[in-house]
Amino acid sequence: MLHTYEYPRAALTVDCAVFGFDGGELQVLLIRRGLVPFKDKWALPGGFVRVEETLDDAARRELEEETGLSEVFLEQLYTFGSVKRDPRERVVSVAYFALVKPGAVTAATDAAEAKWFPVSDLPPLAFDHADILATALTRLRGKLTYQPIGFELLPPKFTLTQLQRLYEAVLGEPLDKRNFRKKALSFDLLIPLKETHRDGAHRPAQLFRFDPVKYERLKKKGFLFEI
Amino acid sequence: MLHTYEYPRAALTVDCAVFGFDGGELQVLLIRRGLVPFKDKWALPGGFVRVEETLDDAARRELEEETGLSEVFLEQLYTFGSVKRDPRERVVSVAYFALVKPGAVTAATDAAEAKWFPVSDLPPLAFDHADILATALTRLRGKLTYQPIGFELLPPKFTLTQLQRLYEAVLGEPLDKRNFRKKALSFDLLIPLKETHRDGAHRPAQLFRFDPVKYERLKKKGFLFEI
DNA sequence: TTGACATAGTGTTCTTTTTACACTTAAATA
DNA sequence: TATTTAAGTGTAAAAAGAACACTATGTCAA
Repeated sequence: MLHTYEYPRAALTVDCAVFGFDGGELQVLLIRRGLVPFKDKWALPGGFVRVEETLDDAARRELEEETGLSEVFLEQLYTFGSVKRDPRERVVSVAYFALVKPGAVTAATDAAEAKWFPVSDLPPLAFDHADILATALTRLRGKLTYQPIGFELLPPKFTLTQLQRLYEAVLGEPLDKRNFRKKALSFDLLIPLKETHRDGAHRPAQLFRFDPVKYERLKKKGFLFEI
Repeated sequence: MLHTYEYPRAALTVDCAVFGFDGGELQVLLIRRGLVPFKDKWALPGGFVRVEETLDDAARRELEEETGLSEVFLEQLYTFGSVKRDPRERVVSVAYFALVKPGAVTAATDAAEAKWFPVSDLPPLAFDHADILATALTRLRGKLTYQPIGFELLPPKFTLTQLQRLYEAVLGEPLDKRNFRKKALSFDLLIPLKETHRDGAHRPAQLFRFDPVKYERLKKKGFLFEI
């Protein structure tokens, strides 16, 4: 069935910059395109917005269809509307940025043509997806210092060292251990568990989870994590 | 001429939340709609994105067409994509937020059906424009504390008291005069002029302009104006 | 001309936050 | 049981932020 309008219309898509953390480096989830244009090139997961779904719904749907991911932290990033960003026709893309926990990482990697890449070693990307990714990275770095979203990238139970490694990976600079721990605990957001994390020939680390109630409160009102 | 597509497409619009400052309260520029739906209701200036123009271009064009404003600070805000936000059909709107200097304010008010309203006393708005405006206000408050965009709302020459009034109006709280001035000057961004501003039966105030070079540098790297 | 008025302009002290920095603890393993 | 490795902990100095009150300089009216 065809659809007709008085004026030409842009096609509308969503694209998701999906970040994960493997304990060492920050990773981005890409899919290999099966169709032209940019066939066999790597791209951000995404696709066309249906006329009866919201933008957020479209982003979640495409993410699930293409990578198997669901229940992720998802937030609108920016809308990209250069006239020639798609060689076929005018396509405006609403970009999202997503954070996923390590559990989801391996599950998603099983999906057909989805693969994690470290942010420091990305392949050439289709369309203007390199721009989108750069915007997403900047946003992630900014957000990390004023909202406690870091936990979205960690497993439910984590050690302070893991949290610190994450901050170091995202911000790209080493942080002082004592100052980091002092600050992280000062938000009264981390609940120590009765468990420890054994990992190698050394003293085991205290495990923490974060307090979801205070987390929601802080996420709204903002905080300042500057170290 | 008609345009036909295989799948139904949303219409794409831009809407601009335009802020101004009259020395007292923060103002928003609205236009009265001449057409259904929401005929005679107040709305944000905006309109359809043409298929051969970027989103930024569309926002600037609509702003000029509907309010006479040009050369304003304009930045993409958020894209609103609820399915029923327009009663006629699916319309996705890329919202912008704009800051205009007082000079432009009076000029624009002359335009047919555009009018400034104080943010504390807004009329009912068409579509989801109240949501858009709320988002824009939150963004403006946030941005003001980490980017020196306040100057976009002031005339080229201004006094420190005017700057302080602006911050107080946007942030909604009184600020300490001495601390404010200390901080404002500490960024090394304000250049004192050889002129003063005479205004009533009291000591005239030193006029400043801001240093556009340092301004650009700070705008990119961010600063922290917390008082 | 002079005194009253109104806003401009200015410094210091105290408190809080941030930074820099090194040793002890606890488990694993050889 | 000695060695290895990362976990965990406190303090002092520096910087930033917050609180606070008086003097300066113009206008205007008596």
